[in-house]
Amino acid sequence: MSLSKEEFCDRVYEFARQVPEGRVTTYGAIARAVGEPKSSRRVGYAMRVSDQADSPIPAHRVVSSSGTISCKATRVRQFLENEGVDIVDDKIRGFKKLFWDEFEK
DNA sequence: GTGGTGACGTATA
DNA sequence: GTATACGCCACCA
Repeated sequence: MSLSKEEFCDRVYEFARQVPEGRVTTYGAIARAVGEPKSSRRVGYAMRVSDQADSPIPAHRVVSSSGTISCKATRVRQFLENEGVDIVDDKIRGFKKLFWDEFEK
């Protein structure tokens, strides 16, 4: 591994902040964006600790690769619906359309 | 030091 | 489309 925890979290947060309203991205996409496609789990950890970050992180716009929400305990669904994202059974409808990756920025 | 756990992903059937 | 298996890495008891 080449990135330290600090570097990793910093890049993850930076990427997450770039996600526009009404759009979503995946942990895997972020993991690849930071150069650690195998460390998708660390992305999830970074999102979990995003509450401690200095700047607010729209972690609710980050979901699993299939568009399913894992962290429903934090009212992520409510946030996404408020931004105009259709959620059905904790899954994003038209997720593929709303998907936002590093090449679309 | 070791093992279990988790805001995960990909591969396979 | 779902179910199962395996890998991956950081955190915590």
